[in-house]
Amino acid sequence: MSKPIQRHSRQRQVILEELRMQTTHPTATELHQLAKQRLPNLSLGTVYRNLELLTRTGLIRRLDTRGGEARYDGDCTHHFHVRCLRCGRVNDAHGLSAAPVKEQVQTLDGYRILGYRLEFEGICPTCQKRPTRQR
Amino acid sequence: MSKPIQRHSRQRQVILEELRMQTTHPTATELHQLAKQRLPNLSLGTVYRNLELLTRTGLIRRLDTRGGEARYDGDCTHHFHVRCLRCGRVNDAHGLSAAPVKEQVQTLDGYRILGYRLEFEGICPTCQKRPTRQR
DNA sequence: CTAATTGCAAATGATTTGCAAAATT
DNA sequence: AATTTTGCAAATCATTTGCAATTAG
Repeated sequence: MSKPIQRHSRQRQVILEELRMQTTHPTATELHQLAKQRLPNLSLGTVYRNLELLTRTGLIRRLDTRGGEARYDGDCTHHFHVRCLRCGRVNDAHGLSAAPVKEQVQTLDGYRILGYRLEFEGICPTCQKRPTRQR
Repeated sequence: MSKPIQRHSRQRQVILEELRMQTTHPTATELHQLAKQRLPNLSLGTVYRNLELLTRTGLIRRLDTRGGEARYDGDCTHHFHVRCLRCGRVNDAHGLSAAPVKEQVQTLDGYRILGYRLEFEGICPTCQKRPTRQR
């Protein structure tokens, strides 16, 4: 189960270029529309496959935590979360203060700021013990 | 178009109680399984409807930014984002740092911390001008 | 009584996947 | 030649919605 060698494809190149041209943080569909102007028979599936690949490679960033179901918390007191990147499990992160962060944000580009989300990412104790299989 | 009066329902009560009992940040399906033990013909649809309602009311928190499509960013330099809660648009938030917060996090419950997500939420300039329709 | 809420099932929306053909190395 | 990557379509997964029946106030 070795990782496949990555080849160079025109569609991947174009998708990356188009994304880099945008400042709007486009969705897969929007990107598909854009890239299609240069590669008329580019399929949406290919866009998805490449966005996933480019994200894994670290060439681009996916803003939204996708995949799987949404999680809910019944505890509304002020606290943050740590999410395991491998198994998806979420734990509470108590005793942290983001006061310094909050202070920096009064107005942002004319936005009226209502709140913020801060979430840590890492590998949970259980997954650290498991054999590291790269996916 | 006035907001509907909220009534009290047994299923909502049970869903809320079960969520509050958990420390695992369960998903809708997990919660459905749990609550079903007390209300055998509780439907998953009702769970979704109530999670949505409870989140709007502020009684619970939804951890994941759901709805719509994922957004991507071709700019991998260190920066954060502001998301408009009304139209979903995302802008960059430069010149901010969560370093002070990160410093507090060396180990968290045994997690190996690899990074964090910080995202601000608010109303964008365009939406501020639009008439405020509550949904 | 009136309107909110439910269960059920079907619909939707986003993303993923199987497969044979095309492209890369 | 060997494998990755593609386009297409069908499949999957999470969530939403329409509707008639039930329930709360």
